[in-house]
Amino acid sequence: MATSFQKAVWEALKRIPRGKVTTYGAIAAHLNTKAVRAVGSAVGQNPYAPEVPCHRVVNAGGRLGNYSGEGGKSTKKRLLEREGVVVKNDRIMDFGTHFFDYTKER
DNA sequence: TACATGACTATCC
DNA sequence: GGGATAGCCATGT
Repeated sequence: MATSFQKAVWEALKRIPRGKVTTYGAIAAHLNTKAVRAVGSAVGQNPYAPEVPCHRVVNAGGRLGNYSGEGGKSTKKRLLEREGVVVKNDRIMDFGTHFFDYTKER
């Protein structure tokens, strides 16, 4: 079932524009919490696969981290590159450029 | 209510 | 640089 926390996480994900990525830590900070692990769980359980761009979420340092989808990280990597994000060796190139900062957004 | 688990992060060796 | 350990909060059993 969708808890209030999970909804908040998914809402945060939907704010990520195409071609941008964010981190679990950034989302946690945006939700005023440090539960980055809970955030990861929420993202992984999102029932709105195409609606919620879960593939735009990476872990600290711009590494892809995990991905519960077809092909796993491979698919995630391909989706990101298709949006203009360069991924190399499971890592985001020019992470700072593609990073979506919630504190700077609006 | 209590315990175990997890799409994580930071620190230590 | 890579592996192990601890801390963290929400969720599920």
